Amino acid sequence: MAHPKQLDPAGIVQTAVKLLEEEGPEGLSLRAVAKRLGVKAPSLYNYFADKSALERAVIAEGQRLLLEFVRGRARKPREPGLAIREMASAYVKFARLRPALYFFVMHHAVPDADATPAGKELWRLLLDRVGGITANGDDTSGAVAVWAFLHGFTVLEHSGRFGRSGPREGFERGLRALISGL
Amino acid sequence: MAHPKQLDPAGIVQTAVKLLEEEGPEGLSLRAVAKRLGVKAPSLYNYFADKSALERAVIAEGQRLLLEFVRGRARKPREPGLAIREMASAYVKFARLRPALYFFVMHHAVPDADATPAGKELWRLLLDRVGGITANGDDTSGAVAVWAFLHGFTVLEHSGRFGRSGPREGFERGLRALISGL
DNA sequence: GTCTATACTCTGATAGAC
DNA sequence: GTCTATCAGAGTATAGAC
Repeated sequence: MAHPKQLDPAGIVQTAVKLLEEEGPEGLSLRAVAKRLGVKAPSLYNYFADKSALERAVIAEGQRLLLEFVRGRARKPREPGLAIREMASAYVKFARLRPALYFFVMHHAVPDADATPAGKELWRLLLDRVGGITANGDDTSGAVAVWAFLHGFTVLEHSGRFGRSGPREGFERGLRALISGL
Repeated sequence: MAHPKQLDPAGIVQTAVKLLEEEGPEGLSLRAVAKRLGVKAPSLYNYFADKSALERAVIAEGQRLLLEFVRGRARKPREPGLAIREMASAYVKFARLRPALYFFVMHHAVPDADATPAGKELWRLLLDRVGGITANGDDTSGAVAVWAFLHGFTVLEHSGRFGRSGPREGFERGLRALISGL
């Protein structure tokens, strides 16, 4: 056989994610992805219409992994304050473990970005945990406030603007304030 | 005279900022900046060692403009809750008016990014407003919490993830919770 | 379905004439 | 101090052979 290499969309996405995390968003080129797969760049066009299609798939995969991670760590205890705390901790922890992937997801978010199943589920999970403390099962504005804080904290922490203890203490205080004040 | 065009660093930075805001961060190339100035790209190397030097200057200018804007809008009323509200409103308003510049500043932040005079002043202003409500003049963690919320909200709002009223209401609720809970 | 080959455009950066 | 000319490389994407 002439060209025994067999590709598939899932494998390409997985390779793209790995490349993204090792080389950063600038390093995510079709040439580089193809090279890792032992293939030439044009071959990828058999599976993705263009680069942005591959990027969208990477974003969807990132959301899926984030959801999986948060779900696995944030069981739902009886105490609502504890439940939202666990969710929040899991969220920022994922961003600490896989910053490149996390920021790729958040930066490339387009209007439909959360229309993926994982994106919707994440939002549902957030609404549930916020609802636990505000007794409102569909508390959009409360969820926005908490999500804003979690993402903003993640950005500041990742920017290296502070020493070690600075930002983490801010996390505790901000989260406590939101829980008691919402 | 052969080449009467006279450049200067400040004018180059100003042109770079304008280009950034009109074409986005991808459009910020040395060639494009030079073209707007009616000059060829190599000439810029007489004023900036390389592209990243120009980028740093753009970031510093962005911080300066942000500080100027926030200072102009956030006088310091007697009531501490009002004072921090005005600061917060001015912050997110700037990001709404000049999103490309704001995000360029925040995304390219490196450890020394806030070592510019404007960056330090912004931090001082934030500490002051937070100190007004927590009676702690050097409340680092409180300032981190508020900044995280403001930036995170800005990102979510700019991402277009929500309808019109959704995120703004979240701003009110989150800010109120932080003010009362910190 | 993968390949080679190529077209095209863009980038940052440098050398040397004027 | 600005220019022309050029380098060396990146990128996405397409055509057509096998």
